[in-house]
Amino acid sequence: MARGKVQMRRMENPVHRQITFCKRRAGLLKKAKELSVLCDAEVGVIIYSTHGKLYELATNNGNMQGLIERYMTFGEAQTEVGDANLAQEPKQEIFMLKQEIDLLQRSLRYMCGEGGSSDMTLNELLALENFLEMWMDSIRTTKMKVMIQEIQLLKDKEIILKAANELLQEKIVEQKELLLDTATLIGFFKGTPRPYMLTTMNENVPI
Amino acid sequence: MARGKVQMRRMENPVHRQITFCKRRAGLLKKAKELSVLCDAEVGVIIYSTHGKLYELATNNGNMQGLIERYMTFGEAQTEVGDANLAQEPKQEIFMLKQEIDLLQRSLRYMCGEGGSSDMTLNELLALENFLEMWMDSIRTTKMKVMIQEIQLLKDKEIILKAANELLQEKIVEQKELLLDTATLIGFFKGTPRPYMLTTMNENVPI
DNA sequence: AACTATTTATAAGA
DNA sequence: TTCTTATAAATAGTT
Repeated sequence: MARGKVQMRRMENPVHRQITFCKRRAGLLKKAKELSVLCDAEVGVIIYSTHGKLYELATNNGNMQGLIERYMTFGEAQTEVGDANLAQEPKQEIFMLKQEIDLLQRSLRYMCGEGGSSDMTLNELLALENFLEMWMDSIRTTKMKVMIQEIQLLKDKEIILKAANELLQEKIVEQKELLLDTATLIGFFKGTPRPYMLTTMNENVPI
Repeated sequence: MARGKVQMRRMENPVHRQITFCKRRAGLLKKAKELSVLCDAEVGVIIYSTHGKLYELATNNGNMQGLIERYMTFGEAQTEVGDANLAQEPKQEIFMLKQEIDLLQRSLRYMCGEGGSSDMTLNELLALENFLEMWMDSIRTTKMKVMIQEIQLLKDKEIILKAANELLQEKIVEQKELLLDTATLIGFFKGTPRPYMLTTMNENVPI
């Protein structure tokens, strides 16, 4: 952009490349901030140099976490620019699972002592907190479902038992009448009815 | 950047703002791509417009997922830009509690009307969110207790109903025997036992 | 890191 | 939106 055009391909001279990286990185981050301020947008930029050094900008509060979360949650992509956009939904779950596993391993290491204090970065700790929350949520949801199921099961059981009770009572009444008839019949021959059951018949009916 | 400087603050005119957003968004994404190509860097840009529309660029293969994964795994390294980083030490609990109390007082005042909108700072709001979460926890606990109680109640009911059923069945057996005795007795005189009930007796016993 | 000659980005206007 | 254009910004090559 000055003193000579530049070809849009990887700069071969490593010194020039490094210098340009520094300059343009600063420029990009500046532009990102400006876009955010001027247009009231939320912008996140992540840059990894060739050698893996990270440079970042998140315009909300410097918390990239929130932005990433938003991105992951509401993947409602317009994707105006950018290269190929691979299928995102199925990959997301795999990614999440991998991340959880990694996080768990790190957390385990962290809790089992070993590295003493700050073995995990702030971001990792935030992610851990987030993960634990989601985990708790899922456990709670599952627990809730199980409990609701159990309650329904017990309610059903209650209904069945009540119905059974009614049936049994009907039978008792039936038998009672039959007994009464028979006793009366006997009465004709023996004059010895045994009606004592009739008075205790309804005492143990369920509530 | 032309035909007049622009102040580095949110543009008030919504039309201008929208136009500038389009232009600068394109510019930013272009710059990001250039940085990536020229300097062999990996760059990811996420932009949310005021109205929540997402625009993104990921220079590896358009897969933001991988970049985010890398970011989450090998967290912050340089963090050239970005605002405040809150203290995270597991410090004085007393201080936390005091702050919480103050927060609650402010929240209460806030909810009871009085002041208009931004009576609370962002940090206070974040802390409030945190507190609300704890609150939700206690609500969940209470809910859980209630559900456990209900389950216990239903279980008790079940036991009672089962006991009642047993009692009723015993009575039926009793009656059955009585009936049998009586029928046999009649049989002595009439030769007409009616044992059909004996076979259907146990069909409707509860589970 | 500083300095410029140029290129690039873009604000305002059409 | 898109194009045009005057001008502000960014930056490649140099010091």
